[in-house]
Amino acid sequence: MSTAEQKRRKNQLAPRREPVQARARERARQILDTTGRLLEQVGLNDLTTILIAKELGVSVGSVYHYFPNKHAILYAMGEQWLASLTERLDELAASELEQLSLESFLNELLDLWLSVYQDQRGLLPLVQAMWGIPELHELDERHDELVINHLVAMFERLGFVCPPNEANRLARATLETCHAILLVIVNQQGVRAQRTRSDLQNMLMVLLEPHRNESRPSGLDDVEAP
Amino acid sequence: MSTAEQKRRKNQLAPRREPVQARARERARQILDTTGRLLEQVGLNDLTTILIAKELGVSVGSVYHYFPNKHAILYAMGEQWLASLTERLDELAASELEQLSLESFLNELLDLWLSVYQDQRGLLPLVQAMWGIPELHELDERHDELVINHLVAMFERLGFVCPPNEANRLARATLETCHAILLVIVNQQGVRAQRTRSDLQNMLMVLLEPHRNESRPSGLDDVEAP
DNA sequence: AAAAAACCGGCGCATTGCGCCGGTTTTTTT
DNA sequence: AAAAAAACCGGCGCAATGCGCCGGTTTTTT
Repeated sequence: MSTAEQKRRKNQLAPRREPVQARARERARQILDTTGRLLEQVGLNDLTTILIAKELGVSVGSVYHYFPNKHAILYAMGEQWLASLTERLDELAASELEQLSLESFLNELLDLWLSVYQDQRGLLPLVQAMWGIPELHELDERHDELVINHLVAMFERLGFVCPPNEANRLARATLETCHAILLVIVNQQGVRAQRTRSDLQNMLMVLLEPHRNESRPSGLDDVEAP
Repeated sequence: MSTAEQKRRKNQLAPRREPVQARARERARQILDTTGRLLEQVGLNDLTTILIAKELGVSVGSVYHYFPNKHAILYAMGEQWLASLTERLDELAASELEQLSLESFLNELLDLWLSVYQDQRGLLPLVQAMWGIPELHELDERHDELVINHLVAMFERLGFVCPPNEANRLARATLETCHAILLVIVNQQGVRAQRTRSDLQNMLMVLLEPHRNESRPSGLDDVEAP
């Protein structure tokens, strides 16, 4: 039966084949580039494989050589974005966090985070895709988990005194706040952007400060599991 | 030509006809109720008109008596949600804000805001729809504008000293932070939810406090238009 | 030069839920 | 109570739509 086979193909997200030649590797990269550009221009809804091929100046067939379907392209974009975020977070984790004040830690964190948001073309539609397309949900969850785990680990190294679930809660709040406000900043310019960035940093200070070292927060108890 | 006619129908968002009989008005309400419930259960992607009809125990035809298409149903839901938010904000605006401390103002604001978020079934998929479905974008924009205008007006009455564009920037930051964190809170329970709510309030305090009365913020100048 | 990889683009086709329609039942009107 | 208006019913036609396969050609590698 062809139907089952098609379903399998459709739900397949892994690249069709690993490109071995240099030109091919380049093509795969170009496809992602073009997709990013198009996402910015036309948005998620009007993005089609034909459009990608036309824009890149190759045939549809070529595109399908590398990706089994459209979602796989978006998935790859998402993974790339996750990878760059991981890389930057690891960089930060490699530095001597223990020496840092909370303020300068947040400064570094926001710098790297913002740069990842700014460098990613078509970020907004991509986020939208990770929300809206079932096949990509997993990416969204991995993203959250990734960030939260990194944050929790860093919190500890910064001398936070709080039980695991509470740290987790803080990390989630940090994540969501940053995510929302960074998306705002990316669409602002000049002074406006700078002030919002500074506001974000202040808000995070207030969120996290009470959990550092001696200054005990009102409640010591841990919180329920998520 | 039937195609053009169909296109027209498809882009039509207004209810097909205003229900006059009591039973009919009830049906329209039921359809929205059911849609909300289904949004919660199956999400946006698997929501179909057939499913709505089946769940409600009426025929598809009946559904189409009231709404020209599926988007119109979601649009109506969105409007309902906007209406309840407007109502609550107007209530708050009717009270004597000038007397309130920033802290108690934020308390009231968050209370009402949270309750609107909690009462709306299937809020998350609805938000997703307002992002993802072009026909509903307008709703999203109206929502943002509505909240921002209310906030700016309230900021002024609370004695904020800042130029209009700056107030607008603050309102946007407030909106996005609340939106993100309220969505988190709605999915939390017990202590966890309470603490996050309190964190949100603290963050907003820090965001807004510097702009009140004498305590002048670092920069007085207005910021660029949005 | 032969083999392997990459490229090409037309087009068949499955899918899918939309929403129209003709007829029936219920409610309102007179 | 009868006629008119409104609401309800559910089968099914169908249009749109973009996916992605295929057979053959060109380029790169060995």
